[in-house]
Order: sequence, then C-alpha cells, then structure tokens
Amino acid sequence: MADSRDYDFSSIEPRWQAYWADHETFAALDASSKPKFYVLDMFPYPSGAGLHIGHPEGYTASDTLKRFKKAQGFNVLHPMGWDAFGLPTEQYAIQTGQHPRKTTGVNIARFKEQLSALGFAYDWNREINTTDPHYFRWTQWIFLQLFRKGLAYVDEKPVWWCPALGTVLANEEIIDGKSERGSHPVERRALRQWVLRITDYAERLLDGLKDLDWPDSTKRLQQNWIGRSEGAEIDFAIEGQDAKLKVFTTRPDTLFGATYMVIAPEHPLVSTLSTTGQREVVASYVRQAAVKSDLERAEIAKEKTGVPTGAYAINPVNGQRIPIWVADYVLLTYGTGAIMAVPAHDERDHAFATAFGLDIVQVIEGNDGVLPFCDDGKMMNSAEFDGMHSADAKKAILAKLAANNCGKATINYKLRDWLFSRQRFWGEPFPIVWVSQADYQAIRDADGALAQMLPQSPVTANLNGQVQYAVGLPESELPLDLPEVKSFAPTGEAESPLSQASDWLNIWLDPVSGATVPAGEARPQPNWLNATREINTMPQWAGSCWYYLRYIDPHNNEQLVDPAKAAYWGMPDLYIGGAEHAVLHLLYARFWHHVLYDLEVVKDPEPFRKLFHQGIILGEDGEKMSKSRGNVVNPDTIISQYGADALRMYLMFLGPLEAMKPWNTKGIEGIARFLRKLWRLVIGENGAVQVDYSGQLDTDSTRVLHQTIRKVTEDYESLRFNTAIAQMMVCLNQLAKVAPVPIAAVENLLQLLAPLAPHITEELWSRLEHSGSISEAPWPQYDPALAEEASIKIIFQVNGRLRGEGYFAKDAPAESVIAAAKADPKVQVHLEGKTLRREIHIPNRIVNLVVSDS
RNA sequence: GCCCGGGUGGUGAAAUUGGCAGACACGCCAGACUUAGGAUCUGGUUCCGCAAGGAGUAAGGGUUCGACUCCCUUCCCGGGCACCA
Repeated sequence: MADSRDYDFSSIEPRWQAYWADHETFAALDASSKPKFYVLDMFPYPSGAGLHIGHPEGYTASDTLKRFKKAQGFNVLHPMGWDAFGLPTEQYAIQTGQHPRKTTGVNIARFKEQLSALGFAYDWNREINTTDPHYFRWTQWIFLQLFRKGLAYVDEKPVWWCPALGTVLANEEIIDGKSERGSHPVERRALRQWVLRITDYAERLLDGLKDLDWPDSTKRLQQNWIGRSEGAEIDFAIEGQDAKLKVFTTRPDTLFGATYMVIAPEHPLVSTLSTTGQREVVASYVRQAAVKSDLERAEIAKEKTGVPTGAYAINPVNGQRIPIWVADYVLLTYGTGAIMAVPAHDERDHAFATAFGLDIVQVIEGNDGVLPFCDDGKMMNSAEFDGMHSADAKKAILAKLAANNCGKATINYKLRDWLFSRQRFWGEPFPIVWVSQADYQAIRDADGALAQMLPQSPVTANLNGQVQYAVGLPESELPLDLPEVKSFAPTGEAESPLSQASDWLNIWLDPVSGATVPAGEARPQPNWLNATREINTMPQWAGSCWYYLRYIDPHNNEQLVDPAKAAYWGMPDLYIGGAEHAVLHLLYARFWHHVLYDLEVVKDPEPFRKLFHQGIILGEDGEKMSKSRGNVVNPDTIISQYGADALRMYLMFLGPLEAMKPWNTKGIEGIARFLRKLWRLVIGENGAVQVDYSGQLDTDSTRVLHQTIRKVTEDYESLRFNTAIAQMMVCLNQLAKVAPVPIAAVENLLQLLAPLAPHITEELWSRLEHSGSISEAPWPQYDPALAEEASIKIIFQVNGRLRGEGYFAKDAPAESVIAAAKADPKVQVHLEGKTLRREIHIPNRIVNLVVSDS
C-alpha cells in the first residue's frame, strides 16, 4: 500500500473500487444463515447522455444503506440493471442505421463505468438487461400467462400518430399536443392494439395500497388514478324504440331532477337514436368532436357544446319525457358513456342547461335555492321521497329501480385498461401468431401443447380484411427474438418495422407443438398451418414490471425465478426511486405482481412493501436541470475535482433525501474539508499513522462518540443521511481537539462513515493495519450510559421567556430545581414586585414561573 | 377548479414531535501561521440596539404556562388530477 501523506482520492478511489470488484465484497449469497436485506433501485434507461446528477442521489442512498446493512450482519442484495428498450435508442437507429442493440451496449458500458466511479459496488453477477433475450423471454412468458388468463385482448383504440415522424407515439411522448421530439403536430388514429385488463384488478390494486409503507402522496395518487366511485346504473327507456339507454350516476337521489340526457359523440347509439330531422346536425357534430384532440376538448372545456338527437328518454321514476343530447363533455370511456343530466345539482349539467335553455328542477333543498347545489340535503319535488335525507333517498330510489328491474348499484373506476402495444421496433416482440378461424379450430382439435396456450374465449382481430385468431406460442418457442430488418423506421401505415421482415413474419406453425419455421421453407408436415406473427412490440413498461424478481435468480433458464431463492429473498425490503413513476410504473408492476401471485409464482401479493422517493436536485439557479438552461451538473466533473466520496456525502448532505433541493457547487467545500480533516486525524504530516494505541478517550469525547454512534445508526436506518453527516462532523471536530486519538475511537468513526464515504475509510482502515474490507467489521455499538450527558441543563423561564439556566443531575426533584430557578439573580429581577401564580416544571427540561403584576 | 406537499438567517438546512429557534455546513468578517494561499487553525456571524433589552420561523387570528410544531383565515411556491357524471 502506498504511504502517501495527502488525501489523494484520485488514486485511492479506483484502487478500492477494483478491490471490491476483485473480492466480490458485495456479492449476495443465495444460501446464508444471515438475515437477508434486499434494497432495490429503480434501474435506469441507459441513455447516450450518460449519468445525470439525479441518478447518484438515490443510488448513493441505497449504496449507503447496503453497506450499513452489511456491516450490521445482513446478507444484502443490491443489484443493478438496465431498462434498455426505448425510444431514444430507436430514434438514433432510425437516424444512423446503427442497430439499437449496439447503441445499447455502448451506453450500458458507459453507465457502468460511471456508476463504478461513484463507488457503487453492485453485485454485477446479477446484472440484468431488459433487451437481453434471456431476460425478455420471461417478459414474454408473463404476457402469455396474461393472454391465457383472458387478461389480454385486442381492440381498435385511438392512438397518437405523428405524420412528420411517421410513427405512433405514447401519451407520455406528447407535450401540449405536439410530439416531444421535434414539436410536430400529432393526431388521433384508431389502430389495432393489445390491451391488458388491469381494470379487473382495480379493486385489489386499491385495496392493497392500505398495508404499504409508501409516501402518502403516492398512495393517494394511485387511489385517485384508480378512481373508485360508487353509484348506480339506471336504464332509461327510449320513446318509440326498443333500445334502452344505460347511464352511470353517483347521485341516483337526484333522479327526479333529471331534465335531459347526454350521450358521448362516440356512443354506439348515436346514429340509431337520432331522428331524421336531427341526423345531419348530429353527424356533423360527431365529426367535429372526432377531429378534436383530448387537449382541445379540455382547452375549451368552459364552453359546453352539443346538439339534440331529437329522441326522448322516459324517466323510470316519474315517466317524464326528457330530451337526449349529444355532447362531448360526456366521455365514452367512463361509466356507460351516457349520463342523466341534473342541472340543479351538478355544475357541468347546470352550465350546459343554462347555455341551451334546458329545464332546471331542484330536488334537494339547500343553499337558499342557489343552483347548482351539489351537496346532500332534504329531498323535494321527488314524490314519495320528499322530506327524506338525500343519503337515504339514494338507497330508497335504488331499491325502487331494482324492484322495477331498471337499475342497480355499481362501482365505477377511472382506471382504464392498459394499452400495451407499440408500433415500434425496439421492444419485446409479442409471442403471438395469427391464424384463420378454421386453423384455430384445428389447433383446438389437435389438443397439444399449443392448445394449452389458448384463452377461454378467443382473441380476434380484423387483419387485412379478415378475421384472425390470436394464438400464444408455447414456452419452447421462447424467447422470440426480434428479426433483422433493413430499416428501423416505421412504415407509413403506422406499422412497426417488424412488418417488413417477411421471413420472420410469415411462418408454418405446428398445430400440436406450436413449433414454427419460416414460410419461405418447405412446409414440414401437411397439417402445419399458415400463420403470421404479431408485428407490434411491447411498451417500455413491460420489462420494468418484474425485474426485481429476476435479480433473485438472473441466470435461470428453466424458471422465471427459483421458488426456493424467491422464498429466501422475498420482496425488496426497500425500493428507492423517483416520484415521477408514482402512478404508471408502480401501478403496472403491482398489477403484474398480483397476476403472478394468482399464478403462485410469488408468495406476497405486493411487490414493494416499502417505497421511498428521492427528491429532485435542481440546478444552481434553483431551476430544473436541463441542457437548454445550461445548469446541468456533471458527476464526472465533480468526481475529478473532489472525489466520489465527497460527491456521495455532499449529495446526502444537501438536505433531506426526499426534498427537492438546489445544487450548490461551493457547498461541497465543507465536505471536502471534513474528509481532509479526517485524513489528518489518522495520518501525520510525515505520512505515518498517528493514533494512540494505548490511551483512553476522555469522557467528553467518549460521550460525543457514543452519541454519534447512536444518532448515525438511527439516522441511517431512517435514511436521514444529512443529519447523520452533521453528527459525524460534530464528532470529528471533537476528536480533532484530542491528539493523538485512541485507536478505538478512530476506528469507530471510520466505520460509521464507511457506508457514505467508502473509499477514504477503506484506505485509512487498511493503514491501521486491518486486512479485509471495513464493511466486514461488525457495526459499532453504543453504550447508553456513556452517551448520557453528565448533567442536564434546565431552562428557567418567567412567563415563557428565557431568563436563566441551571445544571442538575438527571431527574432532579422539582422542588430543588424550582428553588434554584427562583434563586437565580436574572430570574429574580423578573419576579420582583409580581405575584407568583403558577410554577411549571417539566423534568429535565424547563421551569416556567408564571407571574402577574398584582 | 379539486387533491396533496411546502414557506425558518445572505445560502443549504436543524429542532428529541408542544419546551433554549437557527445544530451542522456554505458564504461573509476579524485574527493566527505563512513569500503566498483557493491550504490550515482560532474567534465572530438572525435582525434592531453602545448596552440593558426588545423583535423574530410567509401574513393575520386562536388554543396553551409555553407554538416553527396544534386549530381557523389569507397569501405565495412546488407536484398531481382536471368535464370521471
């Protein structure tokens, strides 16, 4: 080991990084008698831009916790991987022709290098990559289970199509109605899409939130997103027609106040309902609504538009004839796509009724008759229900409707089914092929492995004018890799580039086993069927829905995860990641996990019991870091100037982990000084170790040291790294007054600091002639008696104002403390000429003497 | 509009959850050591005041012996949802 005098992080840090890698110091053991601890980071998308300062924030927290838990005797799993499918890589491929696989490899290598330079000692044996066929084989496998369970279906759904980019975009790739890249206009197009029935799990996803140790705000976000609402479905007869109009309402109590109906422009009954006289007007309105984007609809939300259909509905409770309108303020995708409008008790209906001169009938008393009145109250104008409270009337009216078979209580969710396909190249191919109806029957009749892959009710789609049946490939066909293509650009027909790979696309399919060969080859057997592969790919969310499971058993080619290993590791004990994934990723992953729970792949229905969001780090100007603002802080620069230990500590010292906080490059000086001071505590000017090998630490310093062990241990446990660092600064400032410092004290401080600043502490630890990593030394224990203050300061107040103080033994009796307070000259000044009214004594804290003038 | 979270020195922040407001740092001021210092050390640093003292945690009110902490009203900042019937 070099015997350098100065704290030379640039040589120390790479050396210890190599040491941890060579010795696999932080490898997680699959079989161990130690208790396990699984700390998980949200894995990054390896972009070409490299690491951003936001990445190391959460990763430092998890790395610190990992090292802390290891020192506490846990067998720790702390893995890292790559969420590597995604649009930027694909766009780069379109522009340069470079295969996304190659770009991904380059980017990952750079990310890995940067993460290692920060001292994050992941167990790289467990690295995963969502674009690796050995990984996505199991993503495909999970999809097949969803398919077999009837949780995947195909639907024509409107998606964002960007003509300029020639591609379909996801919602999150649209900003203010323009494409995120290039700001090109986008439009809605109905396309064939795979959809997952996440709504089947709405209740469980809502219910499961209750026991999760998550930030409340995130739970609430998911609650709102799922949007459970209790109400009723009510059938309205339509005058002169057989069809019924079904509406959803949360206010069946206001049924007598329904003065018109509204159906969404996309509602299937629109054309049949419209009377001859209105048909033209309605058709024109529907066309206009179709052209409007959601954004436009929202923008002009204030101005309600709509047209009457000319048809009338009959109110089931009073036989009233009420007009049916078409208006785009009613959404097809919520409830039944139709409403009963009660303008007296609903703001939107009131605005609409006012705009179009429709009747307004008040049925609930309150608000001095000022409408709309949307609260509960006493019923009026509601026949036999008059005088009831509206809450009771809800039940009573519902009972009457149920008796007449024209309504029932229901629950509705805002949550929509999950649009799961993308018209792109760089994603997981669907392990699905399409066959004709006759061939589908042939597969069923063959009753082989392939028939096992079929859902109860077939999934069909209209492809090139023919109805085709979806067949899931058997496990033996996995992984289904992406084909070689000439161009990564989407075709003009809003199809993924996979559609050009005809060798891959068209196949012969064994109806028994599900084996496939390219259609270009000879048909293996006369009974093999003509089939076409699915050309959509999965969204980026797919791979991140279950990656935390694969870390447990990353190389298993037989199973998604070995149940024995899964039983040992269980679910992550802590999940750290940004709040921007509060809804989508964390909801999708929970959904898949619940399905895997139903399939008995996992034992716990919830994947992430404890979740923590690190806050965003802003630029020095207090604004969000962005290239355009030029306020981006590059971790590489900081490391070369101050070292990884200083960067790690400073990131944690900036403020509470969860807080949004601005970066300030100057502030890191304080951490740099702390590290240099620590170095000098151990290493003398001559470069030799200077500690006291035999002496005892004085009592004051001992107390500070034990207080520090206590506080740092508690603060690490609860991720309060900023205050842990402050306490270690206090401790170092104290020890620096003593020279030389007894070795035990130095060792304790090094150990406490090691999780945050692993390099300098390993270096000093080794110079104190320890072999092995400091992380292998057992965590220091504090002695409560030694941490205790010798005497306790008690504050003397008069009328709540500080007037003096005194030192007492712990739990000193009230009388003596109060007597001392009264005897204090500074206190006496404020007691003179006053009447003592009350004496308040809070043991070990305070005495408050309450006085008044008279 | 609705639902959350937050406003504490020049700056980042701390405060055992109702008991000394400003720990720990940055910055700044003064001093020491230095040829020098962007190294290091010592002291100071909420505001007003020479001082005694007073004021002070976005603003106003309340509860309390005592409020950054609890309650009500208002303002500002951040996040989410946004015609969800």
